[in-house]
Amino acid sequence: MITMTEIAKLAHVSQATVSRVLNGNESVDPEIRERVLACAKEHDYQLNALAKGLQGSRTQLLGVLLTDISNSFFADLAKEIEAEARNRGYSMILFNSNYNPQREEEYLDVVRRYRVDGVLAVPVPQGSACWTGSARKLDVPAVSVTWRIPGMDSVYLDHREASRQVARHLAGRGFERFLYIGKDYDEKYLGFSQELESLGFPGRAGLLDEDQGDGKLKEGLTDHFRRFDDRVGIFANNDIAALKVLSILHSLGVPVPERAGVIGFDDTYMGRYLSPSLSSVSQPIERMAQEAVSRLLLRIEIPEALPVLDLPLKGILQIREST
Amino acid sequence: MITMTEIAKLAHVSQATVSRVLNGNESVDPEIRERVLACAKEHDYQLNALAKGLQGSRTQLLGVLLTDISNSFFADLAKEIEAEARNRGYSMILFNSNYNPQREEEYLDVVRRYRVDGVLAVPVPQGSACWTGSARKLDVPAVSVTWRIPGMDSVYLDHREASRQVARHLAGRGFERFLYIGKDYDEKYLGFSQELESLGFPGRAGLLDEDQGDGKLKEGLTDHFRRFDDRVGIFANNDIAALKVLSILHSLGVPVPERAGVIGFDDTYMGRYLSPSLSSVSQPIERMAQEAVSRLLLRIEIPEALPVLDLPLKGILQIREST
DNA sequence: TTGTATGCGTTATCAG
DNA sequence: CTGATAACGCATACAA
Repeated sequence: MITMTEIAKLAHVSQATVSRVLNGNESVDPEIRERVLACAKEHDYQLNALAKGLQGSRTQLLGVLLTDISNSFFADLAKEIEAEARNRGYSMILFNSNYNPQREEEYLDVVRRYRVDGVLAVPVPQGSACWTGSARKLDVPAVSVTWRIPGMDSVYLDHREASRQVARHLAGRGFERFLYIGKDYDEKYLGFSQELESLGFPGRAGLLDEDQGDGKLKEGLTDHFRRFDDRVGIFANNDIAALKVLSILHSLGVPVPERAGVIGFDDTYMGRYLSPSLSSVSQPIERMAQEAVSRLLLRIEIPEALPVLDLPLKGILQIREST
Repeated sequence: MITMTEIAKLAHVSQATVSRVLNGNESVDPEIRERVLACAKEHDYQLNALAKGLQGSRTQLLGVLLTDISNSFFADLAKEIEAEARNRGYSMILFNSNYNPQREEEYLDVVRRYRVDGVLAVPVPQGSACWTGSARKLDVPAVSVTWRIPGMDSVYLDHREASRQVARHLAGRGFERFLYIGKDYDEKYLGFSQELESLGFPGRAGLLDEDQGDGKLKEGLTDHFRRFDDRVGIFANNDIAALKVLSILHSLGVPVPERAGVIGFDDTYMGRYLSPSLSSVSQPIERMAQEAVSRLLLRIEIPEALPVLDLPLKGILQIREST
């Protein structure tokens, strides 16, 4: 690939002048400018971003760490982040931690090796301590997306509040017993069960883990229906889990939403095409991406010590046939 | 971030020695090695990949261009590519062309600016000519994934053959009229209709475009059922389209698979949880990613002129309830 | 307005 | 075994 120095030779000027032309510096003789520009175009000159980055300026690179890009929600998020970054003149190096804290740490090192200007991360839940204030300094600004990390700029969905809404919605639909599909340490479970308490359903929020294999899930649900007769409102951790639940209910012959209501999380595109269509909590993905990128670029451009950003966004209940 | 030169000062050795130690060069006094290593660890030294790349060696960076990362299939592909690249010591800069040929070209420039060692691309169908042999030289090795590009290393699914299988399957299930949901220039449509011809169903393969909005699709299907009484086998371009079709059939009260059979493409995870569960053609995503990355790294490491790789992979029919 | 010289952090070549 | 020294491609301060 051709370099400035080579162009300089071809155009019979100094490399510094080529640099000036290519950077739009006004103070260059128009004739020389033309000559340089023509030569650059002819040889399809492309700036060497490594050299530019090395020399001290920005690399225009953002490190993006995700937990699972094969999850529709994160895929959408990645898409929006990419779009926003591109609009602002940045490219992204993408990493997929696969919920593995060790990899998350590794990637953090890799990202620093490439001297990215900033990091956008979806941290592994209960993962490495590398994000929290006490841990190792990161050298570059970082923003947490999707989850709130105390002491770190965070743009996330207010899971607790959203889950409260879900609880109210289900109660309003006349469900009297409840099931949460997911982890007990999830904010969603907390909000959900707390709100149910205050709605007068103490101890009515059951818990079923999701990632123990589909068999376990089916077992748990079957067991539930053997033991209880009331209409049950099922709140799934995410749409994938909700889909699995729907599938199991179907095979069990449980009518939805008559006997059991199902509501998911993330409002994946498929939800509206299911039968029954799936109620879900939609996250403002685009906004989340934009806010996160904006914040990160602000940190990059203004290295002054800004107060930590804590930006909870509101989820929106999409009510459909399944509840 | 600390540099070799700084470590050198702290350890009272030359920068060259630090480089040797950090690169595992044997010929260094053990005592000095320890001193340097200790210092590096203490200050959490991270190699400056820009400097290393500039200096002439590899950047260990792969440019990955996708058309739509929010599509489950491509998201999975990205995941596998990332995993494979990581195993081989590479990181990836990811770009999402959004099926926009212009962006595709832009990104190609960006990728070159970062001096990536190679490019993995899912080209925009009927997109820019930048990939074909005649067009601009790319400076770096590139391989096409998912689609076959003549004259370029390609690892892809044999869409035509897979679609032939679909045709045979549907015919075998007793469907007598057929519908393809997608574009007429797609290899899938060609294989599908050709095979139907040779199976004795000339002119029985209808065509419905998918991305004209859901309304259009419903209209088309409704129209079909008004005009024909035979059992129809519907082959959708991808699982998303198939899901939409299922949803429409449901709303139309058309029983599946009794009156209409539906088969998708990509075998997305959701297919098995739908009711009825969705038949689909599964692509060997992991293998595709591995083969593509392997080939790319081969080109990178062995710059000799190898013959162009043309590697069609076979799709596997996953038969489920919808057919 | 233009050119020269310097440094960014590495690796690599050459002496010692 | 170790230390200078020269690239790599660019931006920039300084000179002319």
